[in-house]
Amino acid sequence: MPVPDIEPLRRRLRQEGRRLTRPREAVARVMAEADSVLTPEEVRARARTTCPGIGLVTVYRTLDLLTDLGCVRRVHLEASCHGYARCDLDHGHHVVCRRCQTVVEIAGTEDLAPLLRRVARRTGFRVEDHLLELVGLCPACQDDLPEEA
Amino acid sequence: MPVPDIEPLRRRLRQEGRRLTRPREAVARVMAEADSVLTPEEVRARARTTCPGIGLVTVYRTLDLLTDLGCVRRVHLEASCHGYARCDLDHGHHVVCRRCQTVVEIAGTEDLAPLLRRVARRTGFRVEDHLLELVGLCPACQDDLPEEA
DNA sequence: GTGAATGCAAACTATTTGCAAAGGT
DNA sequence: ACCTTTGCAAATAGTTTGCATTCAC
Repeated sequence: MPVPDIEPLRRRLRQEGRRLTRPREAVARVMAEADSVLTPEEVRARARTTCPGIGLVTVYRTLDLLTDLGCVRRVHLEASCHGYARCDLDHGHHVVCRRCQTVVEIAGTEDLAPLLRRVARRTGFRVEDHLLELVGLCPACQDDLPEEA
Repeated sequence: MPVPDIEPLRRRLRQEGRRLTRPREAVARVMAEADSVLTPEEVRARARTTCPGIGLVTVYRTLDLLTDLGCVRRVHLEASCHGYARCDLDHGHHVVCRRCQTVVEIAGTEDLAPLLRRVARRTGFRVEDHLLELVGLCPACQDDLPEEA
């Protein structure tokens, strides 16, 4: 659990005349320390240890803000699309544990480039963006379930 | 726009003691003929030409049913996760036009296999499933917007 | 005729908006 | 002091559930 350095965030906000407030710092820390996918409600629960009165609306707004700044990304899964995860890489994707929600980011753009080109050629589409999420079992959860499908 | 053959659907339902009703047939036709991603509300609007009184709840239930049967899939995009598209292939993915929602299905599992293996090796995850959606501009929309980003 | 499926209304969950009050700079 | 941001309440959007009625078989 790395101790997040919030100074870069403060600077980026200041550049745009925006502010680093207590609630924002709380959410930023929660996300920076999160090693799993969190829903807005879960983010709020964790943020309350640092900023007791934080409201859910502020969590939503701050997650949007952090998403714009590129340090957080919404995780889309078949089961639910309500999770957010930290993202450190530029074009990274996520592998999510279906059991404990642990998330690991993986670099990925180069791997997909040939596929994207092939699709563009075959369909005539100009492929501009993609969404890739991987789901499975993290090492710890594999050990916990020696049997099971 | 292919004329869908609903007999296979009727047979599959009958095998399980289930029924091919007017609303189900209407939704199945709409989806089979759809060349774009449709929200449940849009599906209902189209289905009403065949089945005027169809309710939104039935559309939801039927989309779930068709998803189970593997002929429809939910499409997840950054912008919205509320769309459904026909799917003909077994492990196909979708390319969606960000402007007109036109959707084309692409075969894809083999392309991803090496990437999935690499992720499994690097992260220790047992990778069980994945979600891949491509977004871009379809040929028609490229022509309509000779300029624009 | 029987039981599966429908459609409405209502419940529920997730998210957004309006606005007065609070707080960073 | 100024102006952004907050938090509440209420509005909105998407989806699910309960239940009497309808309809495919």
